[in-house]
Amino acid sequence: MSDDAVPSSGSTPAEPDAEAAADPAGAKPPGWVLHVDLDQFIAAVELLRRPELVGLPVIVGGRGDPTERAVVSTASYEARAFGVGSGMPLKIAARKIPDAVFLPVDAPAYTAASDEVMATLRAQPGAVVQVLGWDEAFVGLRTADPDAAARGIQAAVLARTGLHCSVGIGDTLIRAKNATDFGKPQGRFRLTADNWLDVMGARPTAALWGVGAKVSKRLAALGITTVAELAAADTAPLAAEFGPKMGPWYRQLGRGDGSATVDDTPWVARGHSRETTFQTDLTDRADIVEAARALIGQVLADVAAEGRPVVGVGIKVRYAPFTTKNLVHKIDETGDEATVTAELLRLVDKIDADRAVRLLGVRAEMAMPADARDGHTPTRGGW
DNA sequence: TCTGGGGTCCTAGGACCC
DNA sequence: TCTGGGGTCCTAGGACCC
Repeated sequence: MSDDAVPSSGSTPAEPDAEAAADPAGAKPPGWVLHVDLDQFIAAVELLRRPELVGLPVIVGGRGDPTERAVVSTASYEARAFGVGSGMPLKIAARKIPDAVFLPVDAPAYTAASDEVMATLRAQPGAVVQVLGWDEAFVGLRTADPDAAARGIQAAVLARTGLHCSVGIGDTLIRAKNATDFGKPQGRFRLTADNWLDVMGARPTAALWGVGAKVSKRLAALGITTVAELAAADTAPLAAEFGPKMGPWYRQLGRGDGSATVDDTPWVARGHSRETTFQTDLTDRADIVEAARALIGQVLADVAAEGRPVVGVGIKVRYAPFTTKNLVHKIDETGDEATVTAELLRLVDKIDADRAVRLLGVRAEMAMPADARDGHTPTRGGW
């Protein structure tokens, strides 16, 4: 495998910037990747419609009740100053800031705000936009002055939506993504091959997008603790530890190398799922079956809206206190609600009868459209 | 101290086929 | 009686992201 290979799942847009490579130097402005990331997005949307809360510690999560089992979606900067952040249980957040303002998650409001932001980005001249989530996107541009382009984007987003964003500028997708953190809030930062190791080299591997606690620990066992060490590592031991794709991919992450092509192919969901955490753990079989039936009903409604057949069903169960299992299986005769439900109930039968269930998730996988199957569907790891 | 909900992708290992 | 390689498909589980 070559040095700049990336995981290629068949749908991975991993091409280098071939157009730029073929272009004689100076004939066109160089291509840049901008990573646009909204600042405290969910909290910011809430503050726009509740200006009286500006300046207060605001915590959005769950149903807004800090006595329930739920976690923080986003905390305002005032709340972050007290050590409250995304993923923290609301109960812990309430202990840290007893008089914080707790608000429920309002997904439709964030989707509407996000749509406005993405429309603003697409309206930028020459911009190719790849949406990564509610609050972030890559923007591909050809320009001699990427910083000016980034300022223009920040001003346009603020003018149209009232929301502030930070922009990472890079010569690859990976470098642009990593640059954003250094620009927060409301700023810009540029990472290229020239300054990548100066800026990132001494940081821990977990600072990289795609390297979490587990992988960074396994890397440390190989003697690799910093980004610079990962960039200089041999691929053989990495492949032996993480497999033929992920091993070399981690080294490439350490180098910041890879694709510079922003891909605006529309997103095609692989499936839909619903899950629920029970406020009180479930032990009764009938309760579990009933919960599964309710969840699959919601999932099938989501799937029906897309008009694509179900080709797989899955179930996720979290036992108290905290072990999670995933069960999946394929469905041959793609089909009706009765078939899917019957297959689901077969999986429910595999749930341990003698363990309390804290979370139940149900998933339906959908057939991919022919034009997205082997070709060009953006993937999360596609860079 | 208590751990959401919605996603994607990768790997290992077994079953099965030629 | 012992057991090749190559391949695909499926399940179970792990890891990570926003």
